[in-house]
Amino acid sequence: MAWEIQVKVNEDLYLRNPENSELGKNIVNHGVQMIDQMGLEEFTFKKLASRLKTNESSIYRYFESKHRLLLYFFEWYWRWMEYQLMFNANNVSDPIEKINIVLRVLMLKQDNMLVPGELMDKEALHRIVIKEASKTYLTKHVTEDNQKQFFKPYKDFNAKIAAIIHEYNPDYKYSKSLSSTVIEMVHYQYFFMQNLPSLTDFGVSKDENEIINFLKELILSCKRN
Amino acid sequence: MAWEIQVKVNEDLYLRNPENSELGKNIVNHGVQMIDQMGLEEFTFKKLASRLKTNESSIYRYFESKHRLLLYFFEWYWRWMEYQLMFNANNVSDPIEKINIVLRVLMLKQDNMLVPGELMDKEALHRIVIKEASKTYLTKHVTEDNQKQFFKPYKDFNAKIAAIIHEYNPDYKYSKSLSSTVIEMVHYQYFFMQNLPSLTDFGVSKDENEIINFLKELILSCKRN
DNA sequence: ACCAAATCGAAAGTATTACTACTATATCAA
DNA sequence: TTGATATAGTAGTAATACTTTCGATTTGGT
Repeated sequence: MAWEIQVKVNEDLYLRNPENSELGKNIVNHGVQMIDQMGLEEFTFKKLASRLKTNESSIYRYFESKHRLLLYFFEWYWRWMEYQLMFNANNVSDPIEKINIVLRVLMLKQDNMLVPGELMDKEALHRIVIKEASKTYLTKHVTEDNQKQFFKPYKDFNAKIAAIIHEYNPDYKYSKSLSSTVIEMVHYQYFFMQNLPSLTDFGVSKDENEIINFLKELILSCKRN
Repeated sequence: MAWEIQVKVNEDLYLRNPENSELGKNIVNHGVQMIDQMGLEEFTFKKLASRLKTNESSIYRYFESKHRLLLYFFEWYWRWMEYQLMFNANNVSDPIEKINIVLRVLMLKQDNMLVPGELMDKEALHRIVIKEASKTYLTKHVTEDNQKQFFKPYKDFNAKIAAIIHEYNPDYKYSKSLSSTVIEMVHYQYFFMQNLPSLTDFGVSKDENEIINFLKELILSCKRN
């Protein structure tokens, strides 16, 4: 490829930019894989270091804490989502069609999403966001992290969806809340489907696209009720 | 009072029933207060012990881990919620009125909710559930905990709401998913409102009842769209 | 009133986590 | 050759999440 998408992440999240060195790239790559495989609580820098055949302290030179590494992934994910949305919704003017695109993007159902040989494993990242993302903000120090703008990509993406909802129905009063509801529910319904199935109407064997339909109806019905 | 509501919690959650002793009651009481004040991650059995002027090991005789204590609160909360719903919806037959009641109960807006002198501080518990509940199931061992029935009260409550939605519109295909969406969103919108306000249409100063209205519309609009 | 069992408190110990600090080496470009 | 940058290694700290042991006290039944 002659071009590449560069996802820009808040510089305050890292001590040294992981994009600029082999070790850094490995930390990010294998970090995603390991958190996906073993879950956030089991994952430690020590284990990551031993997998990379290096030392704990080397990793701390890139990220000052596990939490910051998670925030890095979280930022990266939403910036990348924003790009996907922008790219796929380009030249589309019909709000309903835009809503379709939003949902497909959120469910990782876009064709061009998996570029072979690319740095970040998007499917693993998606699973991490589903399972671990809320832990980035359900903390004592949300306000602090928010002031440092760590949630900006997430909020920006939210604002984009809210704008599309507003476009679809300018009279609707709760476009921001509906937007955050839909975004969170893409993840929650997916998680419930796999782990607490009695909380959903979707089965793993059934088509996941049913989730899209459920959420689509939720959005579309904000008009005339 | 000549009567009292007894909330029954899964016996596998504790080693010794905390209801049966002073120390046990104190663990539960002060546990709620402390988690509410300092957040789950800061909270430790050591700190709780020192507050109760006792020893860490004494607490471990009641709950084998912090996680189990959290699950205890979580179970207790949803069993109590179920009771509140049953009590308040008694003799009500109109599904729309039932939906109103569900939302008021979920938002802790029932009059009879705060009984002075009662063991459990419901407002603190409510805040804990908003902020920490998802941590009970967003773990490596969800499946295991689920098999041990630790999420049963939560799932039962969900099923009740789903049944009411079904009653309101028997043709709707996603009553379970809509139910879990609404329950989670009561908490999320509340949390966002207080901590990441750009993700909602509600301000702290404004009436929280707007959340009820948003969710009510969400449910009611599942008919005819 | 007495004995056994239940309960509690205190102390100490373990493995692991989430770091920090300090030092040493390898690479490469001016 | 110098020096900046990247990486590596060792050691150490404070705290967490427990477990174990042991002795003292309380309690409940006969």
